[in-house]
Amino acid sequence: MPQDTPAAARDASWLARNAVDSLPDGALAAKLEEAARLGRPMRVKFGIDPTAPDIHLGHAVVLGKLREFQDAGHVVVLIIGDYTARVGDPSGRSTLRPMLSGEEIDANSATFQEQALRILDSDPRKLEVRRNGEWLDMPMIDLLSLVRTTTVAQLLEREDFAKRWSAEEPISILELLYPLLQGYDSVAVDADVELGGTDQKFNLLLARDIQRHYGRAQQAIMTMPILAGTDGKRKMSKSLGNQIGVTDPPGEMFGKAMSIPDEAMEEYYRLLLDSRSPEGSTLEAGKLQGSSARDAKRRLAHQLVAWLHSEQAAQDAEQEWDRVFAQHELPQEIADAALPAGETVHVPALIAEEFGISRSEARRLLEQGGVWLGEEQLGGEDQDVAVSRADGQVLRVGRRRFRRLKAS
RNA sequence: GGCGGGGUUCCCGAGCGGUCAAAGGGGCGUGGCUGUAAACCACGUGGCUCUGCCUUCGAAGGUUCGAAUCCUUCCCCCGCCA
Repeated sequence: MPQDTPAAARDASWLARNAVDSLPDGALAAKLEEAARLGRPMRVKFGIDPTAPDIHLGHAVVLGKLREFQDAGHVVVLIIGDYTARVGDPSGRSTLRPMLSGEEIDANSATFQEQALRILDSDPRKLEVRRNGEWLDMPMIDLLSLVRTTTVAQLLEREDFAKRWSAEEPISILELLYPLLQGYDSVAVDADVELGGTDQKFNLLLARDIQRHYGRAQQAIMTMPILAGTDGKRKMSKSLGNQIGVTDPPGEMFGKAMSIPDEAMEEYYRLLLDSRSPEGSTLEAGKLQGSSARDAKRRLAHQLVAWLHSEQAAQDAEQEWDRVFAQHELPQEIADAALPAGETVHVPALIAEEFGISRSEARRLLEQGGVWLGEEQLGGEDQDVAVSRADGQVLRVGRRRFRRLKAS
């Protein structure tokens, strides 16, 4: 191993902050030192699965870290797993992921790239986008030489495989193959470093073995923590409905950020804002109470919007949020809803129409006092309301759905 | 190939001939409290022209006055043995 220069060691420890693992010890510093010595940037690999195109803040943790590498002058190699997606990854649970068509994958990949570029630097000297179909669509003979790099016992070391093995649950060959294919990606793109979530640790490490078998330099690996969703408990994921998307509109992003539990704030600050917020890492969990906690969360929400949209958008979103949720005033902009012709409006029908819920659900909301007309709370008996009474009023359903009613 | 277990409403999961739109929990929603936090309380959570009607318990048939519950065939999942 080459001698670390102090500068490389310092850079390595800066880049590795917040990471769960940076392995092997000293490898990142050595890579940095080597890159500096050869006068070339490091190639930092990150693979994504184009089955679910929407990027949320959970992805943003790793993407933000990749951005730090870019800002330090290195190249991010973004690998779109188009080939692996086409096969269908059964990883983890019993449900097979659906196989996607070429068109879906293309569409998802495009969406993903566009969203990732909100965080990554798109400068072609700092970003390389590749598809693993470029090299994984290989002849059987090549696949066989890939699979001979690894034994079943090695694969069974992975925690989830080990668990399922001892519980006598099924493990498909395809699943076993995935780490190998992913590892081969590292060979194909000559990765110096690979990043991923902590759930990727095994795969990232296995890629090192595969690189060695192919006579390549072995990558350093770094794993980032998994961000909790807006419920503060389970990991952020679209299927759990607890995600904040990086392309969510400012108002929505602000609101969702305000709804996270206090305990999750510290983590959000640290993992998402730490390199761009002066107070980020100084926020101490558990120290905040009452209004100071609320204010800290406001700053969190503000900074997230400022990061992913703009400072102006953040100011607007905060102001609007204040209006509606702190001062309980009406939003600045309310969409119009045309009242049907006639003497009376059937309120459940109107709500169902405007907000895309069923009439039954609208009726329940009405009965439970979730519907207001102007200042007046409607009840179960107010199914039909005179048009003259509704015209010009603001209809509010629940806390956040508004329409200004206009007679037609 | 043989043997066995299983597919229930968003999820888990009870039901095993009528009293079942289907227990219980989770999640979610609404109201209260409040900081769109937590905790807590209440109510709700298939649809509709709503004291009733319609559709739902993997699919299709059948038995029955009546089926999520019984029978037949099919599809799918899981385990064991080979």
